[in-house]
Amino acid sequence: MKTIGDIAQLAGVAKSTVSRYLNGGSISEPTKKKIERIINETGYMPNNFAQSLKAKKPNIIGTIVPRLDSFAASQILTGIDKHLRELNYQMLISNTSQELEREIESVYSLYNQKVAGIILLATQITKDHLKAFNETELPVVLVGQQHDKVYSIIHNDDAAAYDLGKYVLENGHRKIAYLGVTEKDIAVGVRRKEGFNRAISEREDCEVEYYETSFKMEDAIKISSHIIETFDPSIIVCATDNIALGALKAARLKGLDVPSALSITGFGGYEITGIIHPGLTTVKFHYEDAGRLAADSLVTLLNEGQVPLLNLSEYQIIERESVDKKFGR
Amino acid sequence: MKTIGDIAQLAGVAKSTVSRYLNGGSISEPTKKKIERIINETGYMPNNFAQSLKAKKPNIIGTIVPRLDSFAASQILTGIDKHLRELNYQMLISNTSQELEREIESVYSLYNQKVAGIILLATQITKDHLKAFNETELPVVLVGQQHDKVYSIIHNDDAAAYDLGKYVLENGHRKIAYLGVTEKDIAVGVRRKEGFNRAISEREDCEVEYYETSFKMEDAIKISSHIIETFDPSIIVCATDNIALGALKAARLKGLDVPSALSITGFGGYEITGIIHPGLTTVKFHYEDAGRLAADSLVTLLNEGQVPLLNLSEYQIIERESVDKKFGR
DNA sequence: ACAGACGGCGGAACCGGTTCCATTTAAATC
DNA sequence: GATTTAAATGGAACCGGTTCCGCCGTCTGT
Repeated sequence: MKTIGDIAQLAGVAKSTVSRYLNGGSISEPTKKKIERIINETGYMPNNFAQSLKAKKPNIIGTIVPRLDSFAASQILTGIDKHLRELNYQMLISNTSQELEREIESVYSLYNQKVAGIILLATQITKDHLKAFNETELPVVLVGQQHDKVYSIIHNDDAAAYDLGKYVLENGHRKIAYLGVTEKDIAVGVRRKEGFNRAISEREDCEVEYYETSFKMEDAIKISSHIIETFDPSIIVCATDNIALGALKAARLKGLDVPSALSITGFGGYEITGIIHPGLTTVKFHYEDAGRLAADSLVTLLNEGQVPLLNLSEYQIIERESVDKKFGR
Repeated sequence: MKTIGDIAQLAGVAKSTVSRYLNGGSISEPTKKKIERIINETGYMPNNFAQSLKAKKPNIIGTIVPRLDSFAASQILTGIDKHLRELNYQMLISNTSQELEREIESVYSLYNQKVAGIILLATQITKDHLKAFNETELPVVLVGQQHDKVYSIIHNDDAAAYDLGKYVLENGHRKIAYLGVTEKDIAVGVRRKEGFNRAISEREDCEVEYYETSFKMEDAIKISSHIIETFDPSIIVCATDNIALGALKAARLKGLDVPSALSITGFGGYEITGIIHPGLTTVKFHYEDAGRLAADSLVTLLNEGQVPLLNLSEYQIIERESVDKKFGR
């Protein structure tokens, strides 16, 4: 591949002139034309490493993701990637397979790769995380979790869960099972539960039981079956769409019709929830936008711009068929 | 941040000596100790750009992927990433949003990032692809598509489709709609269709119609509705699980029971196909293994090992409820 | 007509490493 | 003790860009 020197030689100018052409300095029209022609002919591309060496401004952004095979993660990644590309950055993905220590490792390893900054699709933020951020002095943007010391983009879990809770109540449900996840996950495990609970607390006449499961569909199926057997609610409110899908399966295995015998709701807005039957009533988060926002925030940070510590990404309740309207009858 | 020169100065040696210490040349015990101490004290880390500028041994593997938000892609990526990590490589993902030119761009851009090699989750291979591979002289491994000049890992589409065809016939289906995709996609568009057709050709008494759609569920819904109205087959064989999901939806919209009124099969083995009702009979490809294999092949290639030009990844037919057993009755 | 200003350009230093080559130093051989 | 030989180290070139500096020529103002 050609270097800037080759181009300069072919154009009969100094390499500084070519560099100036590339970066927009003052150049006469004929020289500009000449260089332009040569560059087009040769398909020259500047060597990124040489550029970054002097400029000290790496253009790679590291993204740490707990898993690649999740709808939410891939949507967020897509958003990050698209926007980063527009801003002339590259995305380096590091997958941690949901192992927390690997997140820390990854921070250091990305630091080593000389990334300009890090976007972390976080699950929890520990002291070790903060230590890594401090030691590497890398700008960090969190997605999906909030921390008062780190820039964060979060889905508005609390408000969404509150709205969903209201919706459930409005439709006449009074015996409710909430199927959540570990409280270690602040956003999904705590915020959603709390938001939902806030809505419920505004009424006196309803009975709620809280359960906990993992993010896996299989586990959700088991626990849902158990809930149906022992508590027999009129609705199961699930903390994620995958869990809701599991609950749906459990209902079917038990021979319960959804929504007439049992209602179910999810969280996430995965495409599949609109395809299955019955369509799942869920909260749609704008994951791709969140990713976009994260990319934008990080780049702004890199250019010493101002960014709010916390950014909320939008949501909307998608009403489909999985919730029985007891008052509509 | 300290440079190698600073370290050299602090240790009272030349920077070449420090470089040698770092990369394992011959160094006396006392100097080694001295440098080691300084490096530990300062927490020195070599500048990756400067290294890659002159050097030779990048440890980043570029992966080009048409989209991140697909089950297959994320599984393959997971496989690649896991294995690469074991081999001490990093994965740099480049997303092309299904734009073909971007694949070419990405090859050059990855070359520019000085990746050691490229894994391409291919859709089609054009002359421009080959040109880019040649010009950059980067080792390339294809996943999902085959080419006689490039190392490839393919899912055994042909055999899988053949087996599935046999299965469909064995269950008594004789009026069959095959819902495929563009033939530009050799693996999914051509191989699957051909394999299926081979099975069908072994019988004289069946009626088959071939249709084409995109990879999107919405499109599949529309076309499936059309197929039902105009052709009214006993089964729709779909080239991907997403298409099958669309067909399922169409059947439901038309009020057709699956499988008694209409059978449906897919390709892929997405987890969701086992959760929905009725469970989708499909062909499960071992995507993660394929990714693993791709990573392994590329690294072997980098170390000048021998790798077969073509590797087949495994599959299995998953029998669920979406196919009516006409002979079982 | 001449001094000063300015646009366009080439030369060279520099970024932070690696590596080749020459030289010093120490160890080994006779 | 002198000579051979290998190990250890320093010096300098180099990778491919960017950027500072200064020279040259033309244009402008008086």
